[in-house]
Amino acid sequence: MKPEILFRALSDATRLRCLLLMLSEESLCVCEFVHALDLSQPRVSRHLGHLRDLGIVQDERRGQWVHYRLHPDLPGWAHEVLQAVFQARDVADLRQRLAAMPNRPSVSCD
Amino acid sequence: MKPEILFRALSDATRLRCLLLMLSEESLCVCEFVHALDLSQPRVSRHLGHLRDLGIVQDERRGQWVHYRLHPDLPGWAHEVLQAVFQARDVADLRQRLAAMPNRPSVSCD
DNA sequence: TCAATATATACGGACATCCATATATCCATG
DNA sequence: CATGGATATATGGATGTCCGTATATATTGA
Repeated sequence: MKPEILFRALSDATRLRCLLLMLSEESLCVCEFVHALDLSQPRVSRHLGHLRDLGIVQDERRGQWVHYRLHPDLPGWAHEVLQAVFQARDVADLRQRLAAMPNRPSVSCD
Repeated sequence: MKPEILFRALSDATRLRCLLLMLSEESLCVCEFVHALDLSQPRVSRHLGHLRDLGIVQDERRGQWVHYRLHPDLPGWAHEVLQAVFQARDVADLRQRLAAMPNRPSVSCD
């Protein structure tokens, strides 16, 4: 994973918010991202797929749902980068909208 | 400084190498970047100007030369991001080419 | 003031990125 | 196997990014 590649991935607000949410919530399915970020489903799916293709996140199908999480093999420096921005950027609003989502698939699955 | 903005700046190899060099060498003039990175002068100048416009670096004219350094007001999380990537990316080659530059302006100025 | 050096900017083309919309695929369940 | 919900992909247009080349500006010193 070259640094430029990670940074380009983080340079888009949609992808950055997805990653911060994964940092905060471990694993989420697409419809939860859609709800928390308040964006269209194709837009979220495209960005998550992009992050998967780059090896930054990992996807896992659970029946109807596809869950995304940070890739377990992410190098240490990449984790440090994410942790650093996690301090700078408030994610309370994302977590709040996520918590307010009715019938969250992750809740029953976990 | 929004995180997306910093990350977009870091997503270009030319700018990233400039910043890593500044992290390593404190302050350098444009011709030293040109020599160390082995790139054209307009290309280096354009990218340094870009970093200046974003508030990531600071420039200072010293006679004929313009020196660039990391901006002293750079927020802590941005420093942490730079430090994290500093570990991941080898800068020995950059420092080596810089040291091999004949008649370095910075050396006599400092 | 003129020449030389250092740096910045302008221009145009090639290419990448992002989006909304529409549609396709996958899976559970009746 | 038909339906509906969840997810993925395709398409086309608007915009952004990056580059090389050429040229402009600034500074120094003769």
